[in-house]
Amino acid sequence: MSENKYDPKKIEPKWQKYWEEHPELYAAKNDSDKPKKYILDMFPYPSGAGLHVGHLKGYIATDVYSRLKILQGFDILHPMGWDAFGLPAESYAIKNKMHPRIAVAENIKNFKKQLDPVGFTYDWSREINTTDPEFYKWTQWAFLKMFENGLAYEAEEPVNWCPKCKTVLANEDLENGKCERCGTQVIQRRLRQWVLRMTKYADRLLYDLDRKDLNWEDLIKEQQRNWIGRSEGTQFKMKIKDSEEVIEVYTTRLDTVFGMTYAVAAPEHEIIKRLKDSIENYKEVEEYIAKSQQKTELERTELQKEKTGVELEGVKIINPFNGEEIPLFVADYVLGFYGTGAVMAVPAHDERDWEFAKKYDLPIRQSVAPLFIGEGKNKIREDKPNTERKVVDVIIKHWKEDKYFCLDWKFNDWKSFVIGGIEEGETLEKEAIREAEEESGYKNMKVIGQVGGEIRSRFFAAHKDVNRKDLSRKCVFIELTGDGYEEPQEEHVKNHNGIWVEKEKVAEFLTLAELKIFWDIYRNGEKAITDDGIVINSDEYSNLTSEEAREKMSEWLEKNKIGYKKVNYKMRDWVFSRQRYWGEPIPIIHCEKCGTVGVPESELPVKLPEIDSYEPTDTGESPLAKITDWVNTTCPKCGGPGKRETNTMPQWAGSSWYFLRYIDPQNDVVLIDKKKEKKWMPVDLYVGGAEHATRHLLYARFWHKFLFDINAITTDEPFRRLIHVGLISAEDGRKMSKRWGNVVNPEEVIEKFGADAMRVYEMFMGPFSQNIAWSTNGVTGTYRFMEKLWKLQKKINDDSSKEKRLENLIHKTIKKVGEDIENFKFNTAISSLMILANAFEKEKNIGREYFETTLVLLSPFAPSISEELWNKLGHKESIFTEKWPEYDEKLIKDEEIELVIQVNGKVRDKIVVNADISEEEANKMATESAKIKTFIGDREIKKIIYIKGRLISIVI
RNA sequence: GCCCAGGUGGUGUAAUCGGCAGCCACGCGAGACUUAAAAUUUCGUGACCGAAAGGUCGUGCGGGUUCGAGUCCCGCCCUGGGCACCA
Repeated sequence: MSENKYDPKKIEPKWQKYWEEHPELYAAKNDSDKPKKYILDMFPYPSGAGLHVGHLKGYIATDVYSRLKILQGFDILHPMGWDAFGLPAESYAIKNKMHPRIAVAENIKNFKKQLDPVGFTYDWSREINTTDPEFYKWTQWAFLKMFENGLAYEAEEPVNWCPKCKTVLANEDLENGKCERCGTQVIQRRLRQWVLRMTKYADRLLYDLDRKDLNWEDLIKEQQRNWIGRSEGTQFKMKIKDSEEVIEVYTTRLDTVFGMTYAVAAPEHEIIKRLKDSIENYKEVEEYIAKSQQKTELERTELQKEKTGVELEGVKIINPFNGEEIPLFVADYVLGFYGTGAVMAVPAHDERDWEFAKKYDLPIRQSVAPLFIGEGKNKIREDKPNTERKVVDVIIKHWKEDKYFCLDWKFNDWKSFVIGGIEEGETLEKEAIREAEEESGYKNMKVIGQVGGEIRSRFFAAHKDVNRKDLSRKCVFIELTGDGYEEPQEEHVKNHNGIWVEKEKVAEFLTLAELKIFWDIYRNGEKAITDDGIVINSDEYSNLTSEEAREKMSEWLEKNKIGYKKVNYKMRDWVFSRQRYWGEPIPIIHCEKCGTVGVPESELPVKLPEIDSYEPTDTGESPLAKITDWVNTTCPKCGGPGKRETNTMPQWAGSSWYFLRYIDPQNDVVLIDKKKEKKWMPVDLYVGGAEHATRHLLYARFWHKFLFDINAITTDEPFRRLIHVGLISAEDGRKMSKRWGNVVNPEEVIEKFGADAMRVYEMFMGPFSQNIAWSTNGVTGTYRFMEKLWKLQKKINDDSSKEKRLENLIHKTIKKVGEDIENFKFNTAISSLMILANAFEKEKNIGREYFETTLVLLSPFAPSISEELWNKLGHKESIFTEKWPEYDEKLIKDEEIELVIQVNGKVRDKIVVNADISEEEANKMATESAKIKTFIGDREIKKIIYIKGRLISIVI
């Protein structure tokens, strides 16, 4: 065997050419009975900037996985394509004064040039491009089907308009109210739009996330759940005094309805106009509305400063539960598009209402008391009687120092303020003073005021041998005005000791959570209580839990036909039209006689017309509108004149279903042949960036479920397993960007270190899903690893006998690499291969068989060097025709193990023993160790803990 | 503010079930080779004390459970990501 230097530049192009000429190694086979794996990358948008090393990380991972699956005997589908419609392509084309189609073609060519030298297994015979009419024909077809099924509709509503991109944007396209692409503040414009009724699928999109066969990271699932934002609540009507009008509100906290002290309507709420005649300050109200509509999204949300609003004077709302008359406000902290656009305001239990009520000095009324349930010794006991009781907790401040009088209880672990029972007919203040004097012995007390509202406690009171269910407690703050003192009577102090505690130590001292709350209110002021608890001050609903009260109250509303339970979502329907040229034309014809008519299927695709100027307009009209030849057509229904829809689809249309087309890319009869779909779907592994968690992945699931519903496909969830790729930042820690001049291009890395070293480095740099900075030194390390492997070939010796140690290590490595790739723990897989190589390096001779196994284990990560060395060992066939090795469980087990001996939890000695040593034997050896003996001395051994195969812990 | 993820040497990181913290690399230091440098190679490399043997401390901070905690529980601090007036 020749011993030339490792030269990736020589071997890598050679093997890439070989793979290109032997597509049978990796190309997807439709007719085979082998098990399949559909391994998918999020396809790129071919930008003019090209790829940097960060873009490749996900592609390398799927390639490693695909190569493993090939070796394990699977048929794989691992395709690649281009998501080429949309704003960036169009902007790039405008800037470079070329047609977007040409720009896209050039960029794709460049991308392929960058991808080729990395050595991927892509099946290019299935390449797709979303801007290809043969592809977007089926995007349009799906839209038509949605239109026919009432899922695509026209709406004229205020929508997000980006003044710079000159188009409408979906909610999903915003970042803090700004256009995610150009950072421009969007404005609200009322425009006719096509919208997809995605909310109809909200529940399915939510609940199918919990399906057991959906192996997605929790991170992504959680983001989708939050985005969908399902909430269960109640919608009910309230009468308006001296009027026929009613106002309808939505709430998830009906249990707090007795705490409602006013109501609020959003500025755009129609009731305001309807009540015009009864509103005494209508002019003021109108001005407020006008002002709030001028506010940009920035002022409304980002600054989120003070709440503002105006009372509708002369209007009174009637709370149906207690007949109370309350004022109505218009305020822009209530959103017009969510729920009913109006809310009941309960300042005591809602932070926003609290803030508003404080500002406008509106009453705040508590109707739910937080509930604290005792644990441990304080836990309710079934065998003891339940008693109710009212108490006052008294915060007593020292007359001179900044100290507070507290109690340390003898019966249990309580540390508290003075706590006293309230007798019927007594006032809170009087009781507070009486109890405080009796239990502390101090005189000269002055009540400053009540602290907070009511709290409930449920616990077992050991000193009285009864359950408190529930105890109602309030808190009073008292200051001593002098040092007058008289020894308290025994009966009042027998259960506890009184202590003066410094102000800063009080929070730490208290053991009862409810008293910590009072203390927090005393120090930091009162806030809204937003947790569930026990309903109070609410007539017949008092003393129910929040949950029970919500149930009973909505029953009552339903019985009286003024309300019902309702589910709402944060997610809104998908605004689906863009006023730009470079997108799929929406296949609709507008006819004066027949209205909105779908283009017949036989006329699909509706091709984008060739035009000279595709620059966007300010008017909200698509540039297509100017192409009268194209716009004017005949109505397919009546044959009369019709006009084509000139809006185009958003960038996310094609990517919502592209993965289906790879399976059947040439089919011109149906979107996908179901037989082929059954063979390949669902996608077994989908890898891409987390930035698509709520947009692409939600759209794709929605689109897929729709295609399933119309029986176009047989699966209703597209992606079985989803893994997100962590970003690679530049060496300086910043994002890789032309602007910072810190972009690392794959060409440069390959030129210097070769593709194998780059691939191995990207997989080795850290946990796959974690964001990590690029390190050129790191690539040096993996390059040295390649060199090390290359040099090892000198040591291959056909005659060398099987080394026991190596055999054990090889089998451990087989197990580890296979399992780690399966779990996307590439970094530790490579680490174990390095350990193996280091072990080989110490050997004089390496058995040929061992080395061959190692090459197969390495080949998914570093395919070129593996093929080359494999070939040099005399193999005529590609290494990827090999079988992935199997490990032998018996050979993994060590014969001898090292047992750790601990004394009182500290490692004191280690012994090497036979792996199947018995507990008695091990313990004996441990206690007889000379070292251990010196640590034990003449102390008594209390306990010996033996953990098989690991350690012996001696307690003395 | 809410939700999620994370915090381990100089750096990237590793550590089934609670069981020897720091695997594998990078970097750094010293030596070998060399006229010299690079490359290569050998050894060392968490901190502190010690000549060494060895010992003490150590996984963001403070408590707790346990024979034993990076890992579990409670309370905080910090970083990254997502959502953000959704009633």
